[in-house]
Amino acid sequence: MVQSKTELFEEELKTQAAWFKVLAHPARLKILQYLSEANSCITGDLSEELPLGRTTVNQHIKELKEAGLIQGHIEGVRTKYCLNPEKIAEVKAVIEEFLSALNAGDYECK
Amino acid sequence: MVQSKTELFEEELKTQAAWFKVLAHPARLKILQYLSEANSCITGDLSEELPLGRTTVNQHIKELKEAGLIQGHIEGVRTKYCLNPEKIAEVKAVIEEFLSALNAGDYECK
DNA sequence: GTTTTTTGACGTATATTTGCGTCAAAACAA
DNA sequence: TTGTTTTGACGCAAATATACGTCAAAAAAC
Repeated sequence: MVQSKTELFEEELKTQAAWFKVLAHPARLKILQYLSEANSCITGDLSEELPLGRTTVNQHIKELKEAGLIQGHIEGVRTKYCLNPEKIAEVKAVIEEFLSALNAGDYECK
Repeated sequence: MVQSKTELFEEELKTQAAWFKVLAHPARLKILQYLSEANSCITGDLSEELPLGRTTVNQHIKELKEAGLIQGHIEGVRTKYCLNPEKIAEVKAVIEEFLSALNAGDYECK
């Protein structure tokens, strides 16, 4: 009886919430930040950059990949990770849209 | 052995991730949206607006309250819910900051 | 060929979140 | 006083997320 009920909400809300969820863990933010700061594709063990084991970091990378935010290109034994500019733009747009609709300034709350 | 390791990350990342997490459920987005659209304080059963039971909705309201995004003023038997403009502004600022730092446009990814 | 390096897939244990039922307190009406 | 309405607190069960160990596949080094 504790079935997920998120599917009962409007599509837009679900999409927005899903994006927020992808970003709701410091490890994933860190990975995105790192790739962004590197300003290029990265080869090698991302897990050395964060306080987590390799497997766990891979798990987070996988989530980011599934969300489309990063891409991985196999390069021999290694994999090159890159941000996906289109999806980054998309996530920015979706979140901006939600935030700009949030208006809390025009009434007295007492 | 599966202790939370989020505390091992930098403060800023933790703060950002925590805000994303608050917004990572459609019910909470809906509540915020509803209060925002009403453009005033709301009395009465919010749960009629969403496809969840009263207790569950209260749970989400509680989380939003603990995050500071909404305030509740007791008004006799009822409670008036309002957005908290300062916190809304804060969350917007924190998220904007993260997003604007995310730069994926300047390199070739092949 | 064999070995090494790197990564993903899989399984597992614990932690946290989600959803709700039940109960109790508070304010009001009768 | 005795109900009635509204809400928060508490606790439970199921679902999901976190963190990681182990193993296997693929490419390169030997």
